[in-house]
Amino acid sequence: MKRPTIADIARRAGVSKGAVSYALNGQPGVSEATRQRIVAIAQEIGFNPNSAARALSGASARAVGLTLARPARILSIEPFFMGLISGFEAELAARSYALTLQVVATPEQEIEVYRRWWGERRIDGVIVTDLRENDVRIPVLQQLQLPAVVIGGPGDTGKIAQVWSDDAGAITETVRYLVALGHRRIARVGGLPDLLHTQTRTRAFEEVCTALGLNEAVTMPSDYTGEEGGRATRRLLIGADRPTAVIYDNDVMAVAGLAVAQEMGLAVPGDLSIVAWDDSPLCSLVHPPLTALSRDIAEYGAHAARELLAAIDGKQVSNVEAGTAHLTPRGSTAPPR
Amino acid sequence: MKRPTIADIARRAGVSKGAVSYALNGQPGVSEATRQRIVAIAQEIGFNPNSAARALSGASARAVGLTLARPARILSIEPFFMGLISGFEAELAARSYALTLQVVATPEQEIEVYRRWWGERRIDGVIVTDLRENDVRIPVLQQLQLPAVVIGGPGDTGKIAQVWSDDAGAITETVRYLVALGHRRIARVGGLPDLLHTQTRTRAFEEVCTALGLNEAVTMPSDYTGEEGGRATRRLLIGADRPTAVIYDNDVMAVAGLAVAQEMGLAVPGDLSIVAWDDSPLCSLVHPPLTALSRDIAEYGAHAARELLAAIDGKQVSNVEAGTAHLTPRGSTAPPR
DNA sequence: AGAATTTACTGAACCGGATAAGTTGTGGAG
DNA sequence: CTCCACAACTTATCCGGTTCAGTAAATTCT
Repeated sequence: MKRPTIADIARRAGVSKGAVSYALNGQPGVSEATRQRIVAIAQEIGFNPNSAARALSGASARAVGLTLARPARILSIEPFFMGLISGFEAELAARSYALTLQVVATPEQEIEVYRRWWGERRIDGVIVTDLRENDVRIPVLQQLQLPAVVIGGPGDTGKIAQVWSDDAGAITETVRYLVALGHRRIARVGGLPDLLHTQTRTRAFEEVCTALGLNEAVTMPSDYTGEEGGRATRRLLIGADRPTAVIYDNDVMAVAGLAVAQEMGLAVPGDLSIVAWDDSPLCSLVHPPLTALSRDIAEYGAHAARELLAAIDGKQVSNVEAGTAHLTPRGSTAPPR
Repeated sequence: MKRPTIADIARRAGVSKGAVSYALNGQPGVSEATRQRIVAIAQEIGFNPNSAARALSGASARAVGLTLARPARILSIEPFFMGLISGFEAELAARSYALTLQVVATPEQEIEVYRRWWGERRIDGVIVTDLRENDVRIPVLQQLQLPAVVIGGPGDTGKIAQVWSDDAGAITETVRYLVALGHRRIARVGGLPDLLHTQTRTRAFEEVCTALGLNEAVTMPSDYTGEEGGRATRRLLIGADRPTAVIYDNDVMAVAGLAVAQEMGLAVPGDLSIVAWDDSPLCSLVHPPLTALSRDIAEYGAHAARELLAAIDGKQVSNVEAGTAHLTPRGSTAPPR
């Protein structure tokens, strides 16, 4: 099926290509009557501007990129990314930007994808997740002058905009809550240790534990998978001084931890309190429902998308804090026996 | 940063633009020596062909589209789509096709997205999920002559290729297994009732129950969410003749069902056996781990991607059956007390 | 009324590749 | 030694938009 072009519209309206372009883009240079006639014809024949032609003549590609840097087996169950994607979409669709996705295995591969996308002019900007210390992606983005927004900080990203949430505050609130319930031995199962926000959380966890006079602040490193989360939980629970409360860096590990506790005959929350970071429907699904650090991930993503679009428009964007998690108590936390 | 074009390469190599194009695309018309020289220069300056220019001059957009037609709150937790995306990606990336994503609310909106994508020449083909009876999207795809592969059949899609799995066989196997364990009252919590594969499952469920002489084959319609799955379970379990086994159309509802059973003081699998359709890590995470109908969703997605790429290349593709689920028994099924 | 400005257009160049058609230079056949 | 075929290019055109430089007519200004 031949797709209509502005030349077709021009012919039917009896004007030149240029006039059609001005009319459809709301540019001055055509009379209101002509504009309406042209718009009507475009509507009638179902015209959509060829994005390639548009991108080629200097305009933007009207697309942004997102890489997913987790193994497939984690991606499929980790609710975070899908939440993020939903949030992006809401913003992007409203301004008719497309979202281009690519699953990558390593940061190096991710850099290659950025280079290619940018070289191909396929995208106008990218959303970068999982900021690390001395992240290798940052200098590349700066060198390419590729508009970007980084999620997962705060960290050192130079001029590149960031959207981050106050993880330190959230974990402090959580520990205080558990201590108020009477817990003295609180452990944590952390996310990937080289991610910057994991480090932020670990540091804040240690600080608040020290401040409250708890003698230890054990963080078991993990990788966000259920299996690892379960293993870490088992290691924590077989010790002599087993903790009475565990904070998990994501919901998947928390659910796995709950299963391990039940399997070991420990009552939740009687023998063990559990707190999950990131509240997904998963947390309310299990029994008992999990106390969680909720934040609106979709809104977080929408916020990042807005910042990115602003950066693409050349506006100077700054670091913004958005969507800090707050504690949602449910059935998995109680005073220790 | 100025991005290099073939004109830059041509200048440095002392040849014409045309020669560069032939050299980089493996076309005849340049000597092997020149070709290597040109390729080396392209490598050195980090050349990537402008996808817009390429798409504009008749070639394909080298991108395919996927719409996600579920509310954000389901998408975030439903492992199916992410698994599918991972599978697509593996195939698409290998042939350097990009994946463009859009979240939509209704089939009508989905059609609009298809029209726009195709009109804009943004994509070369689409992957269509959630086939319905008399699906309104099919005639539009045919009219647009937009290459497509449909997942979620089998159903009537005319010339459009399909990739489907033998759901009827899987559910038959499951019911036979439960009956062999001694169950006589088996219920099911189904997915969205207007999806074709839900109907296939429902029909097959009824048939096998009749064939095995079970007096009823109750299917509670649901919508794949944990809340609805939990509610449906509760309705099933408060009846006088409550079932001793329940089959769920996805893992999220199965986990919710497990929580409801535990909350009502029923032992799983002692008082109630549970089978989940689609085995995600979620099923192994909970306690007891859920018996599930496993299939390799990523491979299913990869298969669909291969078929779509074949369709885009103009090859005649037929309906293929792929990735039929098989029963993976775990701790949630046992003979009834 | 005539000049200056504005309005409403047209025509053409341009973006960066792909590709058909034309132009050399070389070697082999006759 | 000439003619022809073919390899190895170059040149020019096209894809479908955007945008700039013109241009004729209408309007405003003095």
